[in-house]
Amino acid sequence: MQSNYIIAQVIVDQNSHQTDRIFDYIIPAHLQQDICKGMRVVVPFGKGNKRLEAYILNIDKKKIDGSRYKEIIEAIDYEAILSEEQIKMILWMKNKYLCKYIEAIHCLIPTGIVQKERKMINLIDQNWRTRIAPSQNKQRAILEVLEAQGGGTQPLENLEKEVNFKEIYSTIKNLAAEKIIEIQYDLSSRIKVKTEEYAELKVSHEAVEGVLLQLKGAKKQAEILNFLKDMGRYQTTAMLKELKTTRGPLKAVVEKGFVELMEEEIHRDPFANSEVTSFPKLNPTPEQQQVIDEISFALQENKPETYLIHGITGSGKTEIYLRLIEEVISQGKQGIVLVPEISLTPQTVERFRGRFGEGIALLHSSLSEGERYDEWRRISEGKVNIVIGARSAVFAPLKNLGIIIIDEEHEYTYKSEQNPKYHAAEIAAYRSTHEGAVVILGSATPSLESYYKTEVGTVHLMTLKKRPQQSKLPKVEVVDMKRELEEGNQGILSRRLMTLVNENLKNKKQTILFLNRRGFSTFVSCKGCGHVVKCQHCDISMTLHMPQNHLKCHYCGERQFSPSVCPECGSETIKFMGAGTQRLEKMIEELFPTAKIGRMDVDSTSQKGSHAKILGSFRRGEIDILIGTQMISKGLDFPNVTLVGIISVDATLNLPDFRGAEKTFQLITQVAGRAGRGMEEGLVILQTLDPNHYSIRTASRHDYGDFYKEEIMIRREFEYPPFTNLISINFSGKKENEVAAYAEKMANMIKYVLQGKGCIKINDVLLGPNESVISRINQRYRFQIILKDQHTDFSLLKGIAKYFFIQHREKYVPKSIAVSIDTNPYNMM
DNA sequence: AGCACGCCGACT
DNA sequence: GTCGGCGTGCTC
Repeated sequence: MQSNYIIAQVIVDQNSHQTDRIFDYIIPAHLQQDICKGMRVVVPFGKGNKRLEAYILNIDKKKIDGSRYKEIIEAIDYEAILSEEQIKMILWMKNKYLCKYIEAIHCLIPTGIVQKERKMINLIDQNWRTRIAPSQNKQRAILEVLEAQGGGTQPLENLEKEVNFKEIYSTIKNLAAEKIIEIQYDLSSRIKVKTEEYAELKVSHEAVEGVLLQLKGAKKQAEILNFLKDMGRYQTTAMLKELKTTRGPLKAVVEKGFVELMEEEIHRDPFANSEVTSFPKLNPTPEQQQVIDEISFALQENKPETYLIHGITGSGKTEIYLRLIEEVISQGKQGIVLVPEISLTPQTVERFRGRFGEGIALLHSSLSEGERYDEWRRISEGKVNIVIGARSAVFAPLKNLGIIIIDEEHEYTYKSEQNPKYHAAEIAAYRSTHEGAVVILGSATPSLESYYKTEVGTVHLMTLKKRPQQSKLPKVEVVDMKRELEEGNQGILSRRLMTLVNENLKNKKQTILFLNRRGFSTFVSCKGCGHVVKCQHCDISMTLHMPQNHLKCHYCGERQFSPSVCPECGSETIKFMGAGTQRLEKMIEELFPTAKIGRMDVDSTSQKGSHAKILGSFRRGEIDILIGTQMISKGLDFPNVTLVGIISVDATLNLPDFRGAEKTFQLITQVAGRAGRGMEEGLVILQTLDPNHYSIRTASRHDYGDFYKEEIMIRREFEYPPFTNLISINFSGKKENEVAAYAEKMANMIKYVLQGKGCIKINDVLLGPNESVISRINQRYRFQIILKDQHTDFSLLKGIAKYFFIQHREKYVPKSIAVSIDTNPYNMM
């Protein structure tokens, strides 16, 4: 029976491939007033009519057979939370990134506003014992649990935990049919404050010895007490992992009263308690003023232009951003400022807060769901004019967007590693053209892609060549470590660097030492048989971590005690090779016993507030030498730092990735830029095994132009981005042979299609399949195919990937294999 | 995802 | 015979 209905076309909030399509629901007459396009609604879904949240993408009148459709249950919102423009963007994203609808939607709307269905069970017939046959064991068990818990309404999960069988679902349903129990649905908000559990020692340090004697043989309990004595308050799960134990021993020491556990709200917000210091307005230099004027003009004209501000480190890009934001606000518009990672760029964020105070929303990774939602609401209700945040802030729902600023544009953190694998600059460009906003890309070392765009004219280039306040760029000295070795120095510090560090200590100046490897040694190998200790889940060599004497896998986090004999041949010639920040720290301690040393890497900053703590004491001069990884390369501005030592960049340089040289150049420039920020000229010592490499030579001269010329030539030669677009298709699975065979099969199928489309030089277009650079992660073997759009059309390649792995996934992708597609990947590994 | 259906082996 | 385990398929 066909008749006319009002139909809502919705996307259900269920992240799976099978449900990644539009579903039609009838809007019942009584809801037609309340429901419009862009709203969220509750719909019954699937056989069990599970209640799901759904997003309405379209509303239509249709002639359909009403009996084959379900009705919308209720509206969640009072008005649309997705604008017409945003719905278009979701469709665009799905096609561009080959992601699911719901994944695109969740970029725009924070999750977890309404709880997914929760079944609540209510016992209504107290006299059930007379009605249930004695043989119905399951039914009885469930009812007994309900009764034991004092009647009332119980969530289904509680019952599942209490009874010792699965499949309680049908039993529940039967009981409900008998009207002995009642099933209710709870859709209440589940926004909770995120908490973490901490353990704290309850006895004094002196008393610990006595307590340990009292514990006698309880080894694990003693370990816990010692650990807490050394480390202070500690997050329990992290501690238990560290000590390789479980809750048992912990519970024992808690019951004996030696340790206390406490729940604490996760609130790593680095700005929650910091007072806002107003930052003096600097007078722009003529160079800066010119940039400000030109961009202000575009802002007034509402032109969707993109500017690349290429300014050497310390050239005052932040001041330009501040002025442009002022301009935008004075026009009644709003702005987004993206930074690579909020906790690593506190100084930039503070300057914005100092200038604009309360009208700012901060979006960062450690907000709880609730806090994120609150900020999101504030933004969408127009209560803020400026949003500062990392990558995802580019989606901030500002209604009158005037400008999007992407600071440190070249940073890899702007590319999402999860679906949808977008780059913040791509989203910014899209919003720019659709909302009439100006995009500003800022960097001392622009990405090749962006700089190339200024050459072909789609992006305007603005160059800042001077540092204001007379400070000069630091001098960079390259030290050839091969020669150092030939001359008998086997250490990781060159003689030159040692001398300079010593001098700096005498002169009460501060030093930064940069090493891109954390841990103690970078790999463990046996001199006898050459065996290298690798993680048992991943194809990654394990890194030694002290003082726990653990080997750690930096990919999956697996730990084991470091072996004293070779696990392969049993000889005792096991060696710890390569140096990480921990070993560097130890060496520096030995070389300069009077120096105060700080270390900053993922391991030393895992506890909350430790970032700010280390940087604070460095600023106050309580640390002479700061050792760190990538983390110290960004945005730090300490005037008393005159020496920067770059221990090695060879690992980055030799990355199996066409961006290796670019990443190296960026790294050197960013790290070197930490020196000589004050009045005195800075000096950078750059140690390398390959001093003649062009990215080392050009970086040491601060010559981006020459680096660019050299690198762009190579990219053109080998047809790499920006001259081509890449799609990387990654396959993974538990069985190596199966994944390899599947990758081979799919490569052949793609080749066949390419051939059919008249594609020439197919072996240049499809690379692989190859084992991924990291061939195994978490017990899954990985293979890769790369598609490159030379001699062919990018949309054809995307179309092929979409056909096999998205649209006809069921047919072409077996359940045992996971496929992940990345268009224009940043990381080739 | 998560539920229902359906097929097959173990047990009253 | 029947219960319950898991493989397969569908969700407006």
